[in-house]
Amino acid sequence: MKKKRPSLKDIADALNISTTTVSFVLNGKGEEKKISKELIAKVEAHLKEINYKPNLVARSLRTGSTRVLVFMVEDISNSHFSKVGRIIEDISYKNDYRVLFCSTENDVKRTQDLIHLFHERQVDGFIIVPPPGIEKEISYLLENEVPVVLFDRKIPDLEADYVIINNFEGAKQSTQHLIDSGYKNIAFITIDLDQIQMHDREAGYIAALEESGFSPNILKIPYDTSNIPSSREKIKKFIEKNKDIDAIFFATNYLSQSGLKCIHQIDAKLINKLGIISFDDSNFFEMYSPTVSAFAQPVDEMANQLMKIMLSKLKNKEQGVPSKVVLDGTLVTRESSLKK
Amino acid sequence: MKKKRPSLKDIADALNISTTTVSFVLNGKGEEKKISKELIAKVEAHLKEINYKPNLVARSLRTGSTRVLVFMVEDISNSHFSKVGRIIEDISYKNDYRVLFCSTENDVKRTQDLIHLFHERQVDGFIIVPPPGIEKEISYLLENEVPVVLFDRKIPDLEADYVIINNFEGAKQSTQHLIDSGYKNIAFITIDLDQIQMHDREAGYIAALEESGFSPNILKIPYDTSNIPSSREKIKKFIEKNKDIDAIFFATNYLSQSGLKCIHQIDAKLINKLGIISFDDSNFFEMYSPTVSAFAQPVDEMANQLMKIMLSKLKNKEQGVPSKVVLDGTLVTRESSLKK
DNA sequence: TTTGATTTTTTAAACGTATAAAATACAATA
DNA sequence: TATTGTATTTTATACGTTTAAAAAATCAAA
Repeated sequence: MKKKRPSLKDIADALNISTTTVSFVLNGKGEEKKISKELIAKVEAHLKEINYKPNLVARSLRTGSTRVLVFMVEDISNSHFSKVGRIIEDISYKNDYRVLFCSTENDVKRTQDLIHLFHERQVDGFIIVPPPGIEKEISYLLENEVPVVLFDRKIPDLEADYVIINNFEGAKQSTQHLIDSGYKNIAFITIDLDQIQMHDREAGYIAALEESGFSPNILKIPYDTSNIPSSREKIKKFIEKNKDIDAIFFATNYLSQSGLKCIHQIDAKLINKLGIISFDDSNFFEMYSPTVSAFAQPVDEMANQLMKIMLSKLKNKEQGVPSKVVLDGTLVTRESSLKK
Repeated sequence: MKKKRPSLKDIADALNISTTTVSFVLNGKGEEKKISKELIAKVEAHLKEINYKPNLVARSLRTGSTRVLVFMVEDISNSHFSKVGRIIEDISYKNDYRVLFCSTENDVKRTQDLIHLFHERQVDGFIIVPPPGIEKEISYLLENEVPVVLFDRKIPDLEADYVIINNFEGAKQSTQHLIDSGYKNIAFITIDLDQIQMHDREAGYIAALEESGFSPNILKIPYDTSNIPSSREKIKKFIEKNKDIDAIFFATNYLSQSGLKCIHQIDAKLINKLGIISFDDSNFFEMYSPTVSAFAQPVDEMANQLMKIMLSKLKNKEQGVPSKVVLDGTLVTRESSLKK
C-alpha cells in the first residue's frame, strides 16, 4: 500500500475543481486571476490540511527554472570561501533562490563532473572559482547561455563575468608592509600552480622587493590536498636551510597555517623572531599567538558584487558585455608582522 | 536567437526515426530492445556529434528518481564527517548515485529547510546526523517512504535505521585509559545539548571514574557555532579555577581543538603536564605537539554500513524492521595521554 | 502468395506542473 | 429579449523523458 504523494490533480478532484484553479491559488495568483474569495479560502484550507508540497521537479520541467544556484569553490571549509558563501546564501534566499555548495579541490576532472551534474539538472546559475584547465566547460556553459560568474580568479582570454581582487597590489602592499616594519630578508611561500592570481601575487612580492633593492627568495609547493605532510616537510626544510630569513609572506591562508605549524615544530620561540603575513585572512589568525597579519579580501563586497551580477543575468537572459570587477583588499596588521 | 538545447525529439526528427529508438540507444538498451546494429551506430554517432546531454529534470519526472542522495551533517568541514562523506560519495558513484553535502549546523530550522528543499526536489535518500528537535521532519520523510538513515546519533522512540557507535563504552574506555596512565583528577568538557550520544559519553566517563573511586568534574559549554570566543572563555576560566585537574577528556574533536588553544594561552608549558584525550579523531591531532590521543570512530565501517543500508532501501522500497547498527570505536593512544 | 514467426520500429500515454486560450456564468444594458 | 460586458472557471497543451503496447517490416515455411 504505497502512499502516493498528492498532486494538483488529486486536490482538484477532491474539491471538484480544475487543476488550473488550484495552481493559481497555490502560487498566490488567486486574486490576480480573479478566483472568488471563497474558493481561494477553500483551496488554501485544503492545501494546508493535507500539508501539500508541490513536486518541484515537475515545476522545473514546466518552467525551465529550478531556482537553484551553485557555488563551487576550491574548498568550502576554507573560511575565506565559506564566509563569501554564507552571504551569497543569504542574498539568494531573499530572492527566492537556493544555493548548493561544493568543493572542486582544484581538480579539473571533479569540477567537470560537478558542472555537468548540475547543468543537466538545470540549475539556474553558477558561481565558480575556476581550477586551471576548466576553460572548455565554462565556455560550454556560456554558449548554452547559463549564467556564470567567476570569482577569486579569472580565465585569461575568456569573455566571462568575474569578481576578483587586485592580487598584484595586495601582494605588493603586504610585502611593503614587512619592509616598512624593518624586515630585510623576506621569503615568499606559494603554491606551484599555473593560475593567474598566484602569478600576480608573486609579481607583487617581487615588485615591492625590487623597489627597495632586496632580492626575492621563493618556495613553491605543489598543490596537493591529499599530501599535506609532504608540503610541510618542504616548508620545514626551506626554513631550516635559509637561516637568514627574517620574515615570510605566505601566498594563501592554508599555506600560512601549515607554515605556522612548521615554525612551531622547528623551534617554539622562532615565531617571535619571524615577521609573518598571509594572503587571505582566516578566523584562525586572530586566535593564534601571536595574532597573524593578513591581506584580507573584502568578503562582503565580493559576495554582494557576485550576486548583483548573477541576479541581473538571471533576470535579463540577454546579456551585454561581461562585468569585470576588480576589488581592493585591505591589509589587516596584527602582531606577527611587527618588528620585535 | 536563443539556442534551445536539443531534445530527444530533435534528434529523432533529424534522423527521421522515433524518440523511442533514440531513448533506447541513449540508455544502452539498444541490443536488448533489438535495435539494428547500423541504427544503433548511427544514433550513437549523432549523439556524440551534437554532444547531447539529456534533461535530467524530465527524466526524473518520468522515472520518479533523481539518483541523488543527500548527506546532512552537523558540519561538513569537520574532518570526522568529511571523511565519512568522502567514502559515501565513492560508493554512491559506483552505484550511479550522486551525493549532495550540506551542514545543518545543528540548527533545527535550517535542517527543516534543507530537508524540505531536497524532498520537494525528489532526492532519492537522506543520510542525516539529526539535530535535536528534528523528529517531526524525519517522521514525515519516513511516512512518505523516503529512505532515511540516521548516523552518529539515533532518535529515541523513532523506528528509523541508524548507524552509531557505542558512545558509553567509548567514553568509559577513554576515561579508563587516563586512569591507567596514572591521572587522578580527570575533568570532562562537553557540549550542553540534549542529545543522547552526549549523555552516553558523559555516563561512560562517570562510570569509569566511579569504578575507581574518583569523582567527576564536568564543564558543559553551550553549542553555538557563532560564538566560539565565548566558549573558549568558559574553558579557560574552568581550567584556571580548577588547578588540581591533571587530565581532560573532551567530548568532541572541535572542543578539543578549542581546549588546546586555551591551554596554550594559559601557559605554553601547561600542555606537558595535562593528560588529554578527545572523543572523535582529527587530522589535527597527529600534527599537534604533543600528538593528541583520541577515541576514533570506525570511519570506513560506518560509511560502508550506512551505504549498505541505504542501497538496500533504495532497491526494495518495501522495508522490514529498521537496521540498528552499533559499532565499536578504537582508542588511538598518542603522546598527550601518557603520564609525564 | 499466404500464414506465422520473428525482428525491428513506432504510437501513445504518462510523470506533475503552469498557463494561454476558450468556455461558462452572471449581471447590466439596450 | 437579446446583447454585451465582466467575473470566474475550465479545457487543452506543453515541458522532455521513458516504456508498454501496437504496428510494421522481414523472412521462412507451407
